[in-house]
Amino acid sequence: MAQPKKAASIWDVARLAGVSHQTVSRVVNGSPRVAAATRDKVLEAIAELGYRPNRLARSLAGGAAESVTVLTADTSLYGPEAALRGIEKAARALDWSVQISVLDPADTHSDADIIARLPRAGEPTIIMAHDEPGMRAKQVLLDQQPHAMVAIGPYTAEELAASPWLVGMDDGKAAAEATRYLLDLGHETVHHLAIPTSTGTFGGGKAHRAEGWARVLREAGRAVPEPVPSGWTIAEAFKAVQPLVADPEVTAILCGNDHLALATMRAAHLAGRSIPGDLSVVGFDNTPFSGFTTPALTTVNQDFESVGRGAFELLRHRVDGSIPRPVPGWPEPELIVRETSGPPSS
Amino acid sequence: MAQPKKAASIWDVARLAGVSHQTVSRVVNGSPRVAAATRDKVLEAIAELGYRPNRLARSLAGGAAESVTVLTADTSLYGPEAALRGIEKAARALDWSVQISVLDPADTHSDADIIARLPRAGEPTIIMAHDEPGMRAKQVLLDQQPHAMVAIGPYTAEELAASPWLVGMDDGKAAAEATRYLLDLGHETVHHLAIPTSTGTFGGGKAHRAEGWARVLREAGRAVPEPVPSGWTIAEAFKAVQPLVADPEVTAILCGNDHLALATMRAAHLAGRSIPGDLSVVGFDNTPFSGFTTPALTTVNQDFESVGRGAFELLRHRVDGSIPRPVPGWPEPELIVRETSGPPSS
DNA sequence: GACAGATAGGTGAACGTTCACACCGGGCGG
DNA sequence: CCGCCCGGTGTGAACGTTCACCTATCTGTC
Repeated sequence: MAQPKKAASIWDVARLAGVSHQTVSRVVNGSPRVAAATRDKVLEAIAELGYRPNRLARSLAGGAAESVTVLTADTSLYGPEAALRGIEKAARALDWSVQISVLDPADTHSDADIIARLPRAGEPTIIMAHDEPGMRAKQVLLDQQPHAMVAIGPYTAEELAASPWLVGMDDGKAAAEATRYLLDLGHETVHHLAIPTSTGTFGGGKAHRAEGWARVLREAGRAVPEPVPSGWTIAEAFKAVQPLVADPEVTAILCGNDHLALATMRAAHLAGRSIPGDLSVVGFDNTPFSGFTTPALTTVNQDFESVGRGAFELLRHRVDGSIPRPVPGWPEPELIVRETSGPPSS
Repeated sequence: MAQPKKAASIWDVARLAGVSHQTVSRVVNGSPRVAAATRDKVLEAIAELGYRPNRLARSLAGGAAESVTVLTADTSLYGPEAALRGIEKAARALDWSVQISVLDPADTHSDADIIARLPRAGEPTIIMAHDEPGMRAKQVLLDQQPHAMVAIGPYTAEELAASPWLVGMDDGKAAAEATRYLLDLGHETVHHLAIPTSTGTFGGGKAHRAEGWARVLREAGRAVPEPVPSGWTIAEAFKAVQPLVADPEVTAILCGNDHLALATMRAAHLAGRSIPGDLSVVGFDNTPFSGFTTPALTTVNQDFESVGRGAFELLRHRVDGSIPRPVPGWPEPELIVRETSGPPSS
């Protein structure tokens, strides 16, 4: 087995270049206070030894952090996955490193447990606060190191403005728009197949999908049917939605995300109900596959990647006060009408 | 803004417990050579101060690594994502931390660039080597620190046995099985919509999907049509597959993954060809949605999560010689016949 | 021609751990 | 009763950086 020859340190470079370790450090960090000739000598030594700064030592010594830890409960969901991608890209561009830590939804993490995930106290952290474990982690971090954390979740513009450590989109508003669209199409009411909520009970935050849906129905004076709770998986959704698709009175279903919508389409098909003839189905998120189902899914587009990027920028601002607070600038959620929605048949 | 009160260190605990810092270290690391009474005192001090070991310092000091870095090019693909989940779970169980670094497929990373991703020299690393950037990273790491890296990719049993740093499944074999199944159904030949290959040219490794497909056709003495290259996205696949679905001679298409298969189904539908009546479509990976499309997709199940777990175990073995080499024990790829495949019509 | 001020560079400590080794006391074999 | 070994503990250095502070040397000014 090849012997792992020890990596060159700042001292090795210093010796070879005939300068002090501190000068090497200055060169590496691009300090202006070093003579051109010296800089060249050092750079040459760096190249020769193949020196690479050690991130661990750098952050131990109290240098700039240049690392983020992302706490999330489920990387297989499209939203968190896309947000993570956004964070990664933004971080990469600045040469920050990204660490992820997956919270087990089954496990009940103690506060200490959550803190132990972080590589060090004060580690800049982004939390995907869309479900219970995420909310829990958010609370813990908020207590421990509010200055070095940012949470992503569904929040109204007011909530976002009030809490300087929040980033997200108003899912409730988007759901409202989708519901209104279905009512305008002539549906008597709209049913809802709901994703699990962050609080464990339906009707948590104002910006939740179920909340926006219910609000529009109430405002329009329509019946507000009991939302049908589903788990995150397609299989769970398929099971949960059975009674809904079997009921001929149900003519429109707003689904908590595109996976649930796919399950609904499948269940409807098996129940012999045609889409959009007998039943309109609307999804959420505009997951990549949604434009290619048959029929193609009407859904709400969400730019999670931009939200992730925004979260990263906000975190930088919070960790390092000298960076101006970024203005959230991602596109609003937008309804994309495709083939699964239409006027009721009768 | 709340003042980040400095975290307790091993020295603070030592002072409070009235012992040396080394004794605290021993207690924290569960060394047997410490008296019960002392241990209790230390534990108490730890609890009182809310002390948490600093991972960075630990690894800097040359302690056990307890961290893995995963290099991947695309977290949105099902395979890498599932493997990452497997790695995360396995790592979490042992209290290791996981760091991910996304290689930009567009960017041509220099060797130094790739090395710079690692938090320190010798960092244990797992590489998703299913595409070009991954292969490149694999080569670099193999040169730099073969003892602390493992690569995941499609390899035959022989290749896996020959290279002790490889983990993966024989995609070629699985593709062969799927192709044979379609031939047995009575199709004259089988076409192939191919994922990008790791080498940039089709027909790279023996274990590649396209390779297994072609082998079976040759062995059966059938025509081997030119494989149709597609990108990773559904949209690209949709475009690439147009000529194939438009051709009435084409009765069976093996797709490089389930997303490509979905695009194929959509294109076929729009071209007025019924599935499986006019055209059989088989996917790859058994992505969660595949059982819920209409018609439900016939595909090849792959247990990527187990492969990820296996990669982690192998990495531990390689980094720490005292850990026995794990025996790869994940299920073989398995064809799951659903509704998109059947005998040719005429 | 002495002096402030900038410019280039060096020195030592600190960050929070682990590692290698030295030390101390007591039980046990000779 | 001496010496040896071993369990239990302390000491100091090392890991690879950055930070705070100090010291030369050069420039230009009055």
